Amino acid sequence: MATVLTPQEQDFPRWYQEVIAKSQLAENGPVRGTMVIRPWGYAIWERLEAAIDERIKATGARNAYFPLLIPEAFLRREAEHVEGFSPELAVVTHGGGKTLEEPAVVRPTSETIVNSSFARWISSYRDLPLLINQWANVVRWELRPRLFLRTSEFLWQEGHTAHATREEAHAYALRILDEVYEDAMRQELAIPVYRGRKTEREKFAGAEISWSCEGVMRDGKALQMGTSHELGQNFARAFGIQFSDDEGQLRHVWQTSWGASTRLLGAMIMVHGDDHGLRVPPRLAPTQVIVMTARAGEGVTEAAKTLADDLDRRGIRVQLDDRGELSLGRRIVDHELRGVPLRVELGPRELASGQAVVARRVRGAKETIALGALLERVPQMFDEDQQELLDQATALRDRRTQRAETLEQAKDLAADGFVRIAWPLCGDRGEDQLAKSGISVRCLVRNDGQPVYDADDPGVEALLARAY
RNA sequence: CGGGGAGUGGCGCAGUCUGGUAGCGCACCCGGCUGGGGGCCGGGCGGUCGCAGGUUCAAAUCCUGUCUCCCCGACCA
Repeated sequence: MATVLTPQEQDFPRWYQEVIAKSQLAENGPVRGTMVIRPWGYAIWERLEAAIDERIKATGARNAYFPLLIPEAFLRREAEHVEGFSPELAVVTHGGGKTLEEPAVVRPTSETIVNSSFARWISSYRDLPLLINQWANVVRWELRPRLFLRTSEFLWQEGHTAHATREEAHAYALRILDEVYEDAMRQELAIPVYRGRKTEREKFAGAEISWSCEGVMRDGKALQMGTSHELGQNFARAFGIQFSDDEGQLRHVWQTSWGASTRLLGAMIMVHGDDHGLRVPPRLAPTQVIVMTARAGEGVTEAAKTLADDLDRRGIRVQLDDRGELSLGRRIVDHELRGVPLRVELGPRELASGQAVVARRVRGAKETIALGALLERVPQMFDEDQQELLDQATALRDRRTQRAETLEQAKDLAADGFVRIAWPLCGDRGEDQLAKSGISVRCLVRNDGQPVYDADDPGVEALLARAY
């Protein structure tokens, strides 16, 4: 078969756009930088969203919803925060046919509006910890948008919490990073990530410490896939969030905030996509099995229906494709492009032999399986292929991660992917220098796997890469 | 804002240098054949060539102005 899509590295952005368009995941919106997520893309997101939501709730957090519009003055209360976001704010100046007395900004993130509520909700140590999450869209006027990866409006979950102590806030921020983000990315998206600490230069505007999960894309570039911030008492002071502790002392709360977005779908495309389009991990696939008829008649359609029903009864997400008006080749390509994990082909030959051809999208291979064994075999194949995707992505990450002994060497190696280098060999000055070549410090890690508390500690390494 | 490039049917493009009936592929519609990996044949719908002005018998093409979009960088989940 002719190759339709070639993820050659120089063509990677183009390939990426094409996969999204051809698999009907999403398209550009009418306002520059906005995005329409089409049903197939959204169905994948819904499953990922549910997986993340479940993990968030397991930490004790509850969902709530806050306003889209924020008084401009709220943003100004935290100096570093407003400085970080000002350039990318969308501002509403008119309402009800009149000029507004005070402009409202469309939320770029909700720390300020959430904390204005927190200030009223919290008065005692008995109100803590307060763990809130919201699923919402936010707007940041991006200069260089790209579908899923960086759009001016995006859909995400943002968590906001308040704690009695710095230690508790710290532990919670890391818990989110590990038990929610890293776990969902590994188990559901089948993408292994580096977890680490952001440098001062890269951290969230308004945070004391930012932690992140960094993914390695097929072309070696980095994608920040989730972040968790320790806000210290910055917002607590700005919004007057105080509580009486168990000794009657009035104290400011310690806070965290954390988020992950539909950008994760971009990661799925850029990590798992291949020559033939998308490969969706079985756990996330809206349709896990497509049952296809080859040549109608002779009881083929009936047999295909029966098989689809049997799979459905086993809780497998299955669809029947018995469209007679399209050629078989066309139909196959459709499902391949969309990344449906398994394709069962059923025709007169199969019926006669009591076997079915099963094509596995992840492996790009076909197998012949006895019809009687199919119901048992399909769930096993899901597990195998989910694991296979993770294995491939892990191999990709490791292959794309090199070690450098000097900053010069690091600069060269970063053309191909991630580079580990001892932090003292880089440092703030090295970071500034690398930035001129389009290379950034994605995060700081320790060679013993522990979180980085002090960048100057021995054994701290920087992970460098070009980033999306 | 700096550096490149492009505006021509729904989408992707050729035609511009050298002015002379606006074309091709895909998609769509009709008819027929055909399903085991983007199938074939025939017919058809659809475009004031980004906009404004100029030169000319004649402008997609030449000249002037203008607008928009895209790519590389800066900003960034």
